[in-house]
Amino acid sequence: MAKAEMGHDHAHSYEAPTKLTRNQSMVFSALREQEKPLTAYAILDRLRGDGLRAPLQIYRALDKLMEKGLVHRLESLNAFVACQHEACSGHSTVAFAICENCGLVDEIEDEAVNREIERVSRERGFLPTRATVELKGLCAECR
Amino acid sequence: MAKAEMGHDHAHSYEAPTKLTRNQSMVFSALREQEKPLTAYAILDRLRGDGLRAPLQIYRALDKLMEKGLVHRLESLNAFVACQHEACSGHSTVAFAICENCGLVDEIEDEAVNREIERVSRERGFLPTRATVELKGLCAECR
DNA sequence: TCGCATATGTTATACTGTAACGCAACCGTT
DNA sequence: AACGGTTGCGTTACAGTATAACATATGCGA
Ligand SMILES: [Zn+2]
Ligand SMILES: [Zn+2]
Ligand SMILES: [Zn+2]
Ligand SMILES: [Zn+2]
Repeated sequence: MAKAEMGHDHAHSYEAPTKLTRNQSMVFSALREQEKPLTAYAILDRLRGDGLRAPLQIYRALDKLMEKGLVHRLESLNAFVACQHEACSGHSTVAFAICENCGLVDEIEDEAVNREIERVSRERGFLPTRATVELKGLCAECR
Repeated sequence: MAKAEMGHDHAHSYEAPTKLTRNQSMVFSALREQEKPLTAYAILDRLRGDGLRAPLQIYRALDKLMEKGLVHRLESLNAFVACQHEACSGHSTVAFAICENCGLVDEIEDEAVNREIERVSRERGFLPTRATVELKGLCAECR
């Protein structure tokens, strides 16, 4: 039962982040119901009952959701999480604190971290387009 | 050949970076001959002529080399690079600036970046054990 | 020497991600 | 309504990354 916005036919105010397609909604819902990250195949397993059968259906939905800033990929886990902000299309960079005990992920946007990354890049003549910052350790609950 | 080095220190001085085994030496050499990162399978291809046949031989060597701080894994590329410092067993955290045009990787140790990562973790009650920081963009040559 | 830990070699398999194809739904134009 | 472009969908097959399990070998210390 995909819960993500069923109806909504009528024209809306702004650039309503373009409605999600059926597959995209299902994948997004699967990720939001879970606070922990899921691999593409884990998502697939949860959605087999809803008609999704092939990995590509998941990966295509994830690609679009990432474009829209609704989902992030955790490179160090080969997994995906729903964005914890409103939707980070804009965000310069976010960091993820990943608990190795309980799997909880905290999405962090921090100005000073981003500033230092910019500075160190500039000092080396490097022109960054995106950054991956992932911290492993113990969350406040588990430490 | 490839006996890796000789030398028996009767007196266990410190933990002299423990000699590399034959496979570890070959994998490490393959990585050092290349300034760009290599995937495990790319390393394997280069070492087939030297008797290595199976992925596991590569992965096992890489695991040990990473333990010793001689090699780093780039999570965002599923690839590996030789450490550009003396050997970062100790390093708190290093960042990698990865050129998307030429593939060059610059290994960066920066005190301020590390300090801000520590701070933001502390502020959230997160106890970090290791960090992955990978920047994608254009190197000084390619920009 | 025995015994243990570590390293190796090999096969098979699991996990992660794409290429390529054809069809369907959508949308703005005519 | 018919056209034509774009995007999404479904499927098969495959490529790329990583590990499990098991057997053998090798080094080193008690
Ligand atoms: Zn976000
Ligand atoms: Zn936790
Ligand atoms: Zn290093
Ligand atoms: Zn470059």
